[in-house]
Amino acid sequence: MERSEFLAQLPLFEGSGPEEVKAMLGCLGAHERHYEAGERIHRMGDVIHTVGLVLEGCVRIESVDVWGNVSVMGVTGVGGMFGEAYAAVPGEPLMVDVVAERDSNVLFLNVGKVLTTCSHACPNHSRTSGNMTAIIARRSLALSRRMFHVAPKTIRGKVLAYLSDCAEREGSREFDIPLDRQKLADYLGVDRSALSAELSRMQKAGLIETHRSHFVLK
Amino acid sequence: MERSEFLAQLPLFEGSGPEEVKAMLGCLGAHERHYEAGERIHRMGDVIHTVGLVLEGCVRIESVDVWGNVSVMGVTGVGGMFGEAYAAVPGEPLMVDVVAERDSNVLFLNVGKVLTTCSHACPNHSRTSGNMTAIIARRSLALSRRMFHVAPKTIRGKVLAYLSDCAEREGSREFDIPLDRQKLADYLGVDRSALSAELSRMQKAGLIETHRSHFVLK
DNA sequence: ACACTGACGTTGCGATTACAACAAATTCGG
DNA sequence: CCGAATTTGTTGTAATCGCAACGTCAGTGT
Repeated sequence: MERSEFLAQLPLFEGSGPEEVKAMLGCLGAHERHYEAGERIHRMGDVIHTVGLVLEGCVRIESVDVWGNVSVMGVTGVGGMFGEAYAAVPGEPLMVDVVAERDSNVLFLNVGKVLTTCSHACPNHSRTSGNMTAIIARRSLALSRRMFHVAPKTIRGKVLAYLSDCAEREGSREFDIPLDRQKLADYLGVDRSALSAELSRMQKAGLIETHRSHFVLK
Repeated sequence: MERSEFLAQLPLFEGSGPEEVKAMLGCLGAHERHYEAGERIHRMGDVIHTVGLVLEGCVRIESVDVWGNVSVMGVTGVGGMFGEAYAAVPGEPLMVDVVAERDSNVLFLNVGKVLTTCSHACPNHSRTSGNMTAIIARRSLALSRRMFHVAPKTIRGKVLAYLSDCAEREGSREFDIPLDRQKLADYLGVDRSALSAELSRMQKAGLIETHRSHFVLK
């Protein structure tokens, strides 16, 4: 597929066609780079001014604490973005490392140039700038939502916070969730087997029905 | 103080002088409104297109779950903003209620107009747009940071995650934190007395020294 | 000096959880 | 259809936490 066609279908360029994207790229300070698997893309403490778009491969965002313990905070695949929040806050140093999980190609865009509509009548530059802000805002909302799901002190509380939010979002008491048991346990910050056990108890208590990823609230 | 002088010193208008702010307000769709204490400003499910700036008083962001339990998710005082993330994501319904905690005056700005540089050569409009995005990004980073602090499963783990981040940020193993015990417990999502007890044990174990809000890491 | 108030530390107990080890169910490739 | 690998459910135990109750200490106003 043509490069600009691929880009045009990403959320960042929503509302723009391939031709318009191609015309914008120069304005946005775009440059591409290849990384070998395991290579470090950004280092903790770095100050960055670019957002990364994964064209091929896969990058991992990880955090290393003072004692050297590594914890994976996220993985971004083809079409995904990373670094957007840091790049949008001038002078904010990275709290994480970004590493290529596999051989990868990354397209970097200068966030300052994305957010500042250029003097040339750049087609749809303004819309792209709004998309960038919307993406950052969406991540902020996703984090608030998770804080809310994680806030209760018992596993049952967390599960109910999460499931009732799903139900509300779905508009129905019956729905599927996009997470398997292990992913749900990680999302809620609890032990997997303890989660399974609690779901089982909740089912016996008549609060929910569940099989695998399918849920019904009572 | 002059209205535009007050606004000019807020983060949103950083880099602009009072005169420039005054010139921009029309462009941003600004309108002011008064709320009585207890009056609801935004309702859960609403779709908003404006950000609120608290001119006087104080507003409370609260969440009501399916069973009617209310939990306060934040309070915003004079000079603070609310609703910016929701307003920046077109069509995203509010997951929270916003209520005036005291008699309050709120200035609403149309976020679409803030983010879209207008055709008039509006002085510093572009910078204000960047400030808005930076504010949203900063909140996103603050939430990531908190997720990271809350992730460990023991109180000791949470405390160490928080304190070592403080130390790194401060550039020293000795520092003061801006939270009292109750606030810190709420931030980390644990019981206050359990937090006090754990801090006491950590001190006995020689991991830290602490008195009130002052800490030294070993 | 006195009582009052709010923040903080301490302790004990019951409830909840993490963890490990294992069993059952499901998926997938041959 | 079978067996391996993955996912999910079950159970027991030790560790941790929430919670309530109480004690201590510093600041404040009278």
